[in-house]
Amino acid sequence: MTTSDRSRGPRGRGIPDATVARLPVYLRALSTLADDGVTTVSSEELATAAGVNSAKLRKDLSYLGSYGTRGVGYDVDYLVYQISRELGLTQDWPVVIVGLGHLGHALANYGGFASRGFAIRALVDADPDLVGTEIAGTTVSPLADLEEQVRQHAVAIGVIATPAAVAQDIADRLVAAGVSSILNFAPIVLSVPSQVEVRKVDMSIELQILAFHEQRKLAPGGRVASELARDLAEAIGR
Amino acid sequence: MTTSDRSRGPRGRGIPDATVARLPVYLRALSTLADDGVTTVSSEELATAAGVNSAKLRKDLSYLGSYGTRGVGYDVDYLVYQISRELGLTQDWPVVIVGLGHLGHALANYGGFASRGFAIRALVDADPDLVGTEIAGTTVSPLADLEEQVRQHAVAIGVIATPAAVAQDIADRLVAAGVSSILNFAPIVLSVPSQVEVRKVDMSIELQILAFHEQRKLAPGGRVASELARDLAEAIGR
DNA sequence: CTCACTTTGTGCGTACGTTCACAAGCGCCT
DNA sequence: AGGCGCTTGTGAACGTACGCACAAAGTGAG
Ligand SMILES: NC(=O)c1ccc[n+]([C@@H]2O[C@H](COP(=O)([O-])OP(=O)(O)OC[C@H]3O[C@@H](n4cnc5c(N)ncnc54)[C@H](O)[C@@H]3O)[C@@H](O)[C@H]2O)c1
Ligand SMILES: NC(=O)c1ccc[n+]([C@@H]2O[C@H](COP(=O)([O-])OP(=O)(O)OC[C@H]3O[C@@H](n4cnc5c(N)ncnc54)[C@H](O)[C@@H]3O)[C@@H](O)[C@H]2O)c1
Repeated sequence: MTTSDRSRGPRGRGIPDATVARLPVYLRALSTLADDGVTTVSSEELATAAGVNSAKLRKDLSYLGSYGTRGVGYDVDYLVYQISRELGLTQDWPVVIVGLGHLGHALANYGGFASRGFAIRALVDADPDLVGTEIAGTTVSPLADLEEQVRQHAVAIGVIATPAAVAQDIADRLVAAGVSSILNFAPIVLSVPSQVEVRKVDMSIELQILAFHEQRKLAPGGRVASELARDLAEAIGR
Repeated sequence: MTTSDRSRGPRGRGIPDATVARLPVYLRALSTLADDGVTTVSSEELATAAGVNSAKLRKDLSYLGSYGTRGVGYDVDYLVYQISRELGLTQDWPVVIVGLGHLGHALANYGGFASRGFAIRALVDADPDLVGTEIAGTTVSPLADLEEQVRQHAVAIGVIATPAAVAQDIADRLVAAGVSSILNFAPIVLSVPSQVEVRKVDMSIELQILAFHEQRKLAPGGRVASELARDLAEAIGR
């Protein structure tokens, strides 16, 4: 009650993390609609396109402001603009990719980033055979130039696609050079200063989560084999 | 006592999703420790390695059973086994990758899957130039053979790395052929029957989330420009 | 055996996220 | 102009998740 929160100001403090994570999904759905020539959309329609519940969608959007029209819906272009602004996509963010192996190559060649507010400005790799080659129009710089590249292009977001063994070292150097957000593809927990934001993409983890659910399905009775085994182990152990 | 569990059995109904998502992280940290020759680990140490709070770690592990020793900690090998079993990683899961462009190639060549309970058994692509070529020891099959490949290798998990435009179609075919878990890299919301589990990996979304936080940092006062603009818009609009 | 020390497993308060359900607001039709 | 139908925005109930703090349970020393 000290600050403000009593009446209705969900806007008082920041937007919930869960909402922020969904805004890009809404943005994509809206872009698709806009491409199809749709000018107005209801929360119900947009929610379906985004794969969420319509109440959740409306609450999420309400954190940004009151941008809909009751009885009508949301103006597609206007909403695209508002969400883009909230996410900081009205400007282009310079990005550096470190590590241009299989994954780094795929990322560098991917057109979906440039079209969504990101500009890959620098590529860095330790492999002498890669340094100097050009990938999707950008020349690969040597590892020694990492700091210089970051500063020169005012890079705020770094992508790590190196082997796990060197990922922490790369993260340290990126942070020291001024990068304050990192997208990490290496299967390792990075430790960085608290003001640096790290997000990880870990495909093995995703597969393992799928395996868990897959295994569950194998036991129609509700009690899966592993549970029985566990109970047995407990019965013996105690 | 056969079916009972009213007293204290957090095991009664399933493991929370948030916990399942962290188990692979613990597993990786434990594997690293095991490789280093560590035989016993405390919740505090393991939590640090996994980047979580130790109480959370203990609660997560408690859902699996009571596998620690008070005053000592957890036996590394035993815990690796228990978590693996819970995740269904004591068996190998056959996987099919559909779409072998930049990303599909990276995935097919990645050794980190095989070492974690997954076996890439089939590769499928529509491009005639790719069909018949070998990637990491597996021959690429034509799109027409998708169903046959899925059935032949008893594939339960499918990976979609095709362009977004065809992803839904591929998903439908995978499901029809018997796949019940899908890992989707295409930037689109897939619609599948409820018993099919879908997880998505979307790098653009991750970058956009980073951009959001990055933008916030630009306003040291706590109130960012977008908030001021929003308030202004509201003041005028109302 | 007892005591001091360590570490697990978990009850409980709190915070966060989701969903329902409906009043408020808007446009259109008469 | 007034009423009707539609859709938003949100209060409130519910459910899930987090993390503190501590009793329970183990180890090892004397
Ligand atoms: N390929 C995948 O599908 C996949 C899937 C999941 C996770 N990953 C992870 O992503 C990372 C990259 O995977 P990959 O398949 O591209 O590996 P890769 O071996 O093909 O590429 C690694 C690249 O990093 C470069 N590199 C090595 N040390 C470096 C350093 N100190 N500084 C800069 N660059 C350095 C290498 O020269 C190489 O080009 C790994 O951590 C891997 O575990 C990859
Ligand atoms: N490359 C990246 O870093 C990256 C990043 C984020 C998202 N993605 C997404 O991942 C997907 C693949 O990306 P990419 O860069 O590998 O694209 P890509 O164009 O290099 O590869 C697409 C592959 O799919 C194949 N294909 C096309 N239609 C098919 C069909 N009907 N059935 C089977 N195969 C078919 C093509 O022959 C090609 O080999 C895309 O949806 C992309 O948006 C890629």
